[in-house]
Amino acid sequence: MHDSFIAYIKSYSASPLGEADIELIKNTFLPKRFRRKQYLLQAGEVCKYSAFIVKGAMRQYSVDEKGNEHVVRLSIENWWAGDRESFTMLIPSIYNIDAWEDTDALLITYADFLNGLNKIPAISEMITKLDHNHAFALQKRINASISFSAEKRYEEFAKQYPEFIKRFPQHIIASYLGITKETLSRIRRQAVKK
Amino acid sequence: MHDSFIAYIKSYSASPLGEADIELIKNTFLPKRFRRKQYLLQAGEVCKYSAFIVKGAMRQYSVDEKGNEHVVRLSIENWWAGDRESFTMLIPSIYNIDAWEDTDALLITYADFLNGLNKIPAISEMITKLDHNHAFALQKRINASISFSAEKRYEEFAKQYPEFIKRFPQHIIASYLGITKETLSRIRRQAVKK
DNA sequence: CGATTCTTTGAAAACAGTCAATCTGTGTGG
DNA sequence: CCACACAGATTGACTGTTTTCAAAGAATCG
Repeated sequence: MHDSFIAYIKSYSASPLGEADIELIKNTFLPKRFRRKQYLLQAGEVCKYSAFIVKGAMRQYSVDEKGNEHVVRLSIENWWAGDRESFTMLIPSIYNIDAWEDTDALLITYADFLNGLNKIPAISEMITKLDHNHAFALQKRINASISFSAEKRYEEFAKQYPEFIKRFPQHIIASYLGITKETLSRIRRQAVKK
Repeated sequence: MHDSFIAYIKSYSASPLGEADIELIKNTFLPKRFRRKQYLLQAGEVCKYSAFIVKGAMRQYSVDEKGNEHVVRLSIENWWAGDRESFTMLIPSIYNIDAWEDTDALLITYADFLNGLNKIPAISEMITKLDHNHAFALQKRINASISFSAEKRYEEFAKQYPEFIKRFPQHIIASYLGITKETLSRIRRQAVKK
């Protein structure tokens, strides 16, 4: 279960990972299996764990006054799940995170991250890169949301994340893009015509 | 010119700042004055500098095929300006950044940041906090863009950033919110009625 | 003052959301 | 193996919102 995570760390870091480091990593990250629909986080709770997904798929979403769900993030193998603000500031989250598929994950608390893991050079190097990539991706999504049409947002998303299109149903993708499932259905019909 | 920046660093850090550190900071950050409309970055260029704004206001925007500008970020005193992806990866940017008001800024290159400044504990501590705050803010903005109405997005923005409302004209705010200036004008008229 | 920028307004067109119905595929239990 | 339930996808008719385009009215600045 930890092996794919060790490989993942190495892919993000030039620093060596010693045996002791690997032991520490294995002892600190808690393996947990989630069944479909099981929560990693429920709105109102503090996000105690950040989860590295070894296998499966999760979604993070908020729920508005009308009860509509709005998907803010999707994660599959070799991605992370967790509400970063709640996780690092220890404040209640407004988001829910649940398993869309049965999921194997590795969990870590912020305290464990700060106290032990962040002192491993390969880990802090990885985190720096992940933070950069995360910021880049969020910036791009914001730019897309204010400057692209719904149709173009879908096209770009499908091109950049084809695996997500396969793994999540259309109404989830629509929500992620900020449109209704009906609108996405019609956009796709138009696209087929061309 | 550097004094307000030193105070800013201290406000983000518990680590002490020695005389030598302050000297290094003063020698590394390049003070530069921008006239209104002057570019910090033009699309197609690499974003060579990240700018700490001592006084003034800047905006970051992309331009679409039709020539419409889409504002992705606004910055005033004690905020930063720069395209992070271009700055750290040294790749050409798709954004323009220009001074909306005459602006005094302190500029730094990514190489100078990595080589010297990041080794000052107060600086790296500050950067970590800024990165967190930046990620939180981007996440909130994405959630707002997919789950709030245009009216609510404007209200939240006005409540959270009243200074921005004062300093930037409505068509800039509208673009930032992802709506047209006409729509924002009508939203405001509705709001006055209530 | 004159020029420029910013804001507002109106009318029409384009776009997206809502609601309700139907269709499809999948999987479960009898 | 069939019947049924369930989740997902599609469609149509309607409603509501936002954009577009054009014009005119304020405000600001040199």
